[in-house]
Amino acid sequence: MAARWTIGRAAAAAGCKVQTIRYYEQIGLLHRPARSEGNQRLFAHEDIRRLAFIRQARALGFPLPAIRDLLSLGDDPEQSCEAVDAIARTQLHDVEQRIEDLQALGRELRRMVEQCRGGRIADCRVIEVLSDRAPCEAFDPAEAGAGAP
Amino acid sequence: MAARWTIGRAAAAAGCKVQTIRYYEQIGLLHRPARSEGNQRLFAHEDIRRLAFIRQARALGFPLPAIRDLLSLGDDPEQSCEAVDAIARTQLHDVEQRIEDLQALGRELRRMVEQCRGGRIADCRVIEVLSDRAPCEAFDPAEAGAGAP
DNA sequence: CTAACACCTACAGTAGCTGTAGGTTCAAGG
DNA sequence: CCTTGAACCTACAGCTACTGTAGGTGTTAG
Repeated sequence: MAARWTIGRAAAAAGCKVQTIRYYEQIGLLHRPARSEGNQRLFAHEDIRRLAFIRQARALGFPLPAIRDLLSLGDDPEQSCEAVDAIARTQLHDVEQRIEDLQALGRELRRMVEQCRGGRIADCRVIEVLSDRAPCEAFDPAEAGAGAP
Repeated sequence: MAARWTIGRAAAAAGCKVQTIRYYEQIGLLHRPARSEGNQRLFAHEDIRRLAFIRQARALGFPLPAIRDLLSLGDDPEQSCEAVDAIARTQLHDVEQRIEDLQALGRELRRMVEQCRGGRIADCRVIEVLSDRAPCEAFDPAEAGAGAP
């Protein structure tokens, strides 16, 4: 007991890079661990658990500020978990929004790609779609920004 | 004809910030435009069309290096559009992959959120899931990285 | 002619790491 | 005991694609 982990072992266990751990420490997500006589970090179980929590949350896409909040909420086990729930729901909502955006994007791309008949670039639908709606034919620089609301 | 656009009007037409245009010029996506006597940029229709192309491609999620390639391919209209098609398919594939990843993530998050019964944090499923699989109970720092393959 | 606004350059900051340079510490083998 | 090589240390630059800021100049409407 009171086993101590070097940063390399901690990184291996958490599935991240050594630098990532130092980064988390630097931004205050991880507490400063004890040091050996030779100034090397020695992590306790508690630190490793905290690191694992962060990595798990990152794997679920939580941004670091949200993780910071989750950690400090987790430090107070008697509190209501309402705030925790709110953070998780926000994250879920965010992910769902991103999925929708990407799906719309994917539909556009698929439509574009499927129209390619493999000819010359001059006839390429992909280039055509991307060149579409060039605004310089739509309105004149002289009047732009002036008249229309 | 030979109308010239100031950077502000160009940005308004392309739906981006003035700085974004200067950035595209800086990294060589846009050619250096003509300048007024007072050293202000004056964009020609061709520049505006190029900018619109870039913005359209960005809206479809193409990364800037891919857009760079598309632009140089577009400059050679007699070439086969195979390379263009490949870039677009890569982008589509990328988007589909990201959707899948996010969907897996969303399922995890939904499962987690739905299990919340709204009690104390000590019993919170969200915190529990995130705290799961703490690796310090799974293996000992003393033997980690040494023995197992 | 002047006030307001658009423009100029140059640089710092965003998220979340990752890589590098240049140096120290540690564990194992001879 | 000494050496070798891996792992560690700090400090800082770089990645994407912009965005914001400071401090100064040009343009234009009234």
